[in-house]
Amino acid sequence: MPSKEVPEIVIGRLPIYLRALTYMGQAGQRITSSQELGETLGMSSAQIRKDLSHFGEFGKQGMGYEISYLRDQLRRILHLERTWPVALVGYGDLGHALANYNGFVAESFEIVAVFDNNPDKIGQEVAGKKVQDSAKLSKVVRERGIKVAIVAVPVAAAQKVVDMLVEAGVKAILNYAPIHVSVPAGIRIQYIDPIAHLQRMMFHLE
Amino acid sequence: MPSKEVPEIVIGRLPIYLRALTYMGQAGQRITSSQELGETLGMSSAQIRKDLSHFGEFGKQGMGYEISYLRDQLRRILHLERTWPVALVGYGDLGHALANYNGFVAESFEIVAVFDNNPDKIGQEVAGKKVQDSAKLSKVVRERGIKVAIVAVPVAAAQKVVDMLVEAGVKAILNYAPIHVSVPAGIRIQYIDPIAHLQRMMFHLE
DNA sequence: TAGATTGTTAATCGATTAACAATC
DNA sequence: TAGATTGTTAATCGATTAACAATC
Repeated sequence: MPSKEVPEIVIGRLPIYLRALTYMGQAGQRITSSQELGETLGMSSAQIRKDLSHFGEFGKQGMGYEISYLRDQLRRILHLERTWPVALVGYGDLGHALANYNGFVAESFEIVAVFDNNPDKIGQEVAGKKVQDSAKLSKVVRERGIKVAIVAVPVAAAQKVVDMLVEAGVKAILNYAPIHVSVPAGIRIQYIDPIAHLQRMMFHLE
Repeated sequence: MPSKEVPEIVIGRLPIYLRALTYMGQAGQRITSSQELGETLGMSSAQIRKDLSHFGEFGKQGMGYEISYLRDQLRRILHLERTWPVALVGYGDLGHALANYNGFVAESFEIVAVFDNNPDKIGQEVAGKKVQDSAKLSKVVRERGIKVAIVAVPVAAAQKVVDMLVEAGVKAILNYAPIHVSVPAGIRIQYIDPIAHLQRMMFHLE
């Protein structure tokens, strides 16, 4: 039965389950089980059943889960039945790669605005969008009601950009700048930190 | 005092501490405390002291930590006193951005070889390196003794590429392909999954 | 029905926090 | 010395796992 307080760590695994179900569905499969999902994802079946139990009962004893149904439910739970417009701030190499990435839409996101403060970059076109002056960030984000942003600016600019985004109404930020930024309560932030991932693995190497 | 079994979650935080110390040092600061570090990083001072205590005693009561000393110790613990040569597999937009990123060296990594299987890309030059045919991956990785790799290929190719890398002697893999790949015991793998990070935040949005 | 797998409970395991003696 | 902060212990908190009754 659904409970009030779902642990963040559980919510963080739902997109992983969703993706595995999508792949299975694309392969023409109709039914799966917690055991099969666990093997596919390298985790225990008990954990998958426990995680799902926070949100409802989606399977049938003896049968497992209907893939399309469970997938629909996870998309509903995660609010992925709509497409979220996203602002991208920072048009360096990384920003360029993100702006060109055409896999966002299938995952419920679409970069609708790109910002940079470098005059050489402002006005450049990427994937049908013109890079805009960061000075217009607040106005554009507010007018379009954008709630989600990706930050791909240098460390020195990250906190200021995040402050501007929050001020303009953004509620969820994906931050690629390798620094901790402060956000008010109620604003979500996630970090992408490949260097930290590489470095932690070196602990185990000679 | 150092213990034998350091939790993975603790090891994962060391690069975060290291980076904060680097920034403090660059700003000319000489001493810090667990409290200041905690405020900088949005975590408790107790956790920082507890984490560090797995590896030794690095501070002085009443004084705190000497930044350059603690930084050196963390670099030693994480095996970051050397530069690790890295193989990059996949030269799409993301691979291009990674190959051009010039921040790796300061963090103890250097991309020394880039691979792709697309004839149009093979031979292109990037940051002083030629993109090589993936068919040469095993040979090059083995000959150069490369132990670290970054995988930025499509989902359909990821498991095969990882298998090749492991076979060629790679021990640590940073995987950008949005799929779980299996590796033998003793091989480290970390995932970079921006979509999953975005999606999990949408749970909290309307 | 017989077999299989869920949803859930209770036990186990592990991580974080609070508190403080030690000590610089 | 007096004040400050570490390193560590014990308590608390939270997550994972194992087991199984329920049931498709």
